Amino acid sequence: MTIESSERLLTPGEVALMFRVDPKTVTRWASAGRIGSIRTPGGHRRFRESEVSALLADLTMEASRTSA
Amino acid sequence: MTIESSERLLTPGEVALMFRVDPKTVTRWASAGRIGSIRTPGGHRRFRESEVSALLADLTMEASRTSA
DNA sequence: TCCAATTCGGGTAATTTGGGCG
DNA sequence: GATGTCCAAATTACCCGAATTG
Repeated sequence: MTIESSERLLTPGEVALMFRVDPKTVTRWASAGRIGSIRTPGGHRRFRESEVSALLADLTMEASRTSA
Repeated sequence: MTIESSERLLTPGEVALMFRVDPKTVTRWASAGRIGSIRTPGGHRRFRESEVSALLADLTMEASRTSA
């Protein structure tokens, strides 16, 4: 194997754990276009780790700003 | 020339990394005819890099859905 | 030929999907 | 409008031993 995985992909369950929400909610975010998603040929969603992390960091930043 | 240098072949493990799935799943895609596969004399599957990339690109959309 | 890693096969859990409800 | 939960069906993940790969 000599493939360079330029972008890590996350499963709905993994993203759900990161945000502490139900996987169904992550699915809704994808359907609403709030998060870009890749579908496997079987129809399951995969999310870009960079995009998810950025969004998470964004929300975290807003939270601290609000609470401050 | 008879040998096409663009005829790069990928192993099930490499394709699995690209889609963030189990190599076994890639095998199922091949068996189901979702992806074209080539068999080695020993029975192992190989996938065309161009075909896999195209498939991945097709399923990668919906990242920028803002206007309708 | 030997060896480490991968990929066969099958079989069985776990996850994901989609719709509808509160 | 946004989440979480229930349901059935589909897809995917992990288990094994044996074979292929390089």
